[in-house]
Amino acid sequence: MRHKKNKYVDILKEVKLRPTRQRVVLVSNIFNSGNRHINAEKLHEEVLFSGEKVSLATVYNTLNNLTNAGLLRQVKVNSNQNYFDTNTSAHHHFFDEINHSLIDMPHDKIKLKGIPKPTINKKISDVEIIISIKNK
Amino acid sequence: MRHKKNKYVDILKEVKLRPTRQRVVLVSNIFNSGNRHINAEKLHEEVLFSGEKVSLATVYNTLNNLTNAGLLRQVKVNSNQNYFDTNTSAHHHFFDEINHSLIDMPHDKIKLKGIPKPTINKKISDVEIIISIKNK
DNA sequence: TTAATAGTTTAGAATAATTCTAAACAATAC
DNA sequence: GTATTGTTTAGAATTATTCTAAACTATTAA
Repeated sequence: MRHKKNKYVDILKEVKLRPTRQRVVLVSNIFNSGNRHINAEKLHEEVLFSGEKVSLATVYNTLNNLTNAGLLRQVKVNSNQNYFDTNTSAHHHFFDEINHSLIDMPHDKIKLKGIPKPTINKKISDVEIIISIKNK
Repeated sequence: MRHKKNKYVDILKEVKLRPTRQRVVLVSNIFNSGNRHINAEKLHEEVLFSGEKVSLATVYNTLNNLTNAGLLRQVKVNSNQNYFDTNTSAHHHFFDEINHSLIDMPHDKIKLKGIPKPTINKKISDVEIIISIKNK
């Protein structure tokens, strides 16, 4: 039988995660529509809606797996839910406080100068600029 | 009987919160030792330790009251607990990912340029720069 | 001062996001 | 194919936080 090439299987293999049915379903859902900011609950709904059966625990596991593998990035905002961003390159966010949505901010336009050095035994692991917006 | 002047009672009155025993205890705890970053659980422990009886729900209520009144500011970092900052003036933070502590960053040294304008019907409500640090 | 009222506190229940557990299951290596 | 090892799952557990409604307390008006 002919093998169908699956881009998402390859993505998982690359980061040494077994391409199980559930992961392939989730990864294809996450990555097949450009850059997204998504949370576990929403992703779970989407996948169920598309007819696939995956438990919420697996959604959480997979989002964490993908984050650890560097395929996703967590964005912490003033919301009780965690957001995951498919765009892992350096950039910042607008956070819309009204409808709880994240919007990418072009990174190259923003100049951040004068960040003090952390103490000798520490190093910077992440720089986040989050600009919250609300209705006028 | 002579009235003892109480700075913390005045603070509460100023923002139109009734100076109840619990609030006075909490406010004095929060504000009597320079700038602090604190969370509900920790504050509750401190107060109990000092011999005062206040419920955790009241700690939460009071922290929220004070935040709404503009005496505290919430700082959202990549931690599951919420932090409240007694320094409400414009400034940013180092977030130590190892011991989950916040360190103020002097605001005047940092230059942030090129923030894009939000869409026409939105306005910026907050700008947060959070620099996460971890051990080398 | 006191009585009425309006706001506050509290314990405990409720909620919500997330993680844990351990048994069933599935992918991979041999 | 079979053994091994990793993964999924339902449901329980955990954690932070908010809610509820009854008891209580500060303030107001008399």
